[in-house]
Amino acid sequence: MFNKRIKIKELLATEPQNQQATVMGWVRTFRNNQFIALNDGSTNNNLQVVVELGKFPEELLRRITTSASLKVSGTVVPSLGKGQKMDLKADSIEILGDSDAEKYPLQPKKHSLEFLREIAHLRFRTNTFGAIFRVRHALAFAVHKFFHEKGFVYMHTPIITASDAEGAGEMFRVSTLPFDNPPRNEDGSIDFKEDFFGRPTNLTVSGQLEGELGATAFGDIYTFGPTFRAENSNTARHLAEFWMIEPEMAFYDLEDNANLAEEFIRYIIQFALDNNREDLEFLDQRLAEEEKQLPQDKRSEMGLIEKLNFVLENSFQRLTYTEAIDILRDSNHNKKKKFQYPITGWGMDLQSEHERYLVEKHFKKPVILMNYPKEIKAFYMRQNDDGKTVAAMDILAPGIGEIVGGSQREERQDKLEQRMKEMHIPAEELWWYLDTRRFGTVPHAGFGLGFERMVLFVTGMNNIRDVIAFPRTPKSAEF
RNA sequence: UCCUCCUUAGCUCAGUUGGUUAGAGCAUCUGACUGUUAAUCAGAGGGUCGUUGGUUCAAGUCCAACAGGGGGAGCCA
Repeated sequence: MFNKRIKIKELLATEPQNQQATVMGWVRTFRNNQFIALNDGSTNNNLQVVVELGKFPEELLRRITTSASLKVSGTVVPSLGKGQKMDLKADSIEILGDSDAEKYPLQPKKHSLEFLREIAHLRFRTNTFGAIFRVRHALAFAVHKFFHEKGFVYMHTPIITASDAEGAGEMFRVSTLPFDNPPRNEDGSIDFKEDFFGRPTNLTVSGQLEGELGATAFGDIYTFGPTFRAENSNTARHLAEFWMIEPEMAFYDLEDNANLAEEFIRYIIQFALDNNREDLEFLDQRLAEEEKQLPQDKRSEMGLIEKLNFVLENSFQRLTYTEAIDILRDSNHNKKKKFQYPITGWGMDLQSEHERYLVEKHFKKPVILMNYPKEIKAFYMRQNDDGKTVAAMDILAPGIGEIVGGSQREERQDKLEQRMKEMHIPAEELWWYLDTRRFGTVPHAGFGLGFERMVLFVTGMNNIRDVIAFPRTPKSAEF
């Protein structure tokens, strides 16, 4: 029977009054042969277990090493020391699992994030990663809570897809054919009719197209699942496997879409602030410490919690692509030729330095950019009446860049098919997608939010590999 | 994929214009202490200097290739 234990977070919230308690957890440090800092992952705050002199055999005490797992029963008393309000005076200590101190890589000191990435299987036992992953959980839970409360249907779109027509980047092939000697057609090409699904299949790059099928039946749906991109991207904000949230709403236009995205982002930030205050305060301090080492001009203007509150209290800046180009073109930054990629004019794709300028220098808050030139956006986005732009929407966050990409979808069958033809998207393969436009088509819209980018923003971390448990990146899938 | 920087003890790092037995703090081990807070004090062990090749009387130090990692860019969420 293990379930009689009390979680340390719960115990620390009580008043010490000589009550009995049983806790289980992992040793963070053992000081003075007398004080065990015990952590069970429920909070970053450790419980101080006091071992009275002479009460336990020497052989037992020697086994209380960093990260050994213990079951401790005893009396909860007010602490005589200054760092904590209560102690657990141990009556019994059971070693559940030993930990060889000479081999255990974590020490009670500051480790670099790069080193911890190499021991990703153990890094959850640090304060930083404890806080990050409890916040990540809170955000994931809040995603479901938000959509559930609005009457959205959580839809599980497929992980394996046959379509390679989505145009969202390189895909991972899914196959059971032998690599060394695949069956071949007479012309030498690989015969996928022999493959498991009888056709080429890939890991999904987006659940959007299937999501639209759900939206045109349930009204409002969302997906929240793993997404895969086989791009050779080596940056602090790209993963080969990441989690994406994709709501899709019937009877929504672009403005409704932007309103929902903004409300959604605020809601999940508020949820984390309400439910994970301690972890966010820890991350806030961590960030402040880290930034002390940076030169003045590289530091963020606000602390982490201050930044989150700012986002809650201030509406996102909305502007069109055309207005953004005008601002960038007229900026002193551009006139002094400080952009690496100069502003060549309307129609150009915005580089990340341009997005950062708008968000971090010009507006100093999240920005929603709308109505991009159709040439630089996907085939399914709704064409505006000007004949030049589509009803696209990107949300750019300070320090992160693009966190949301969405659009109103082209619901008019003729316009959609014409655009597919222009962009060489094979209509035959997407017959099922086009059926939504044939049978009771409706105006609809949706967006994709990169979950890890959201976690980056809320935790104040810099590298996306530190906010997912086991990051998959080019040349890296160790754990 | 491109640009750039880095790789010395378990971790973080120092190592002079190339020159004798490569150092520190923390961690680990041994002992002391016993109301500690990254405990403290004393002592000890721990290194094929990322790999391979080259230059040189002599390479941790210079050169080249490769591998791994960081930062930036592209692609995007």
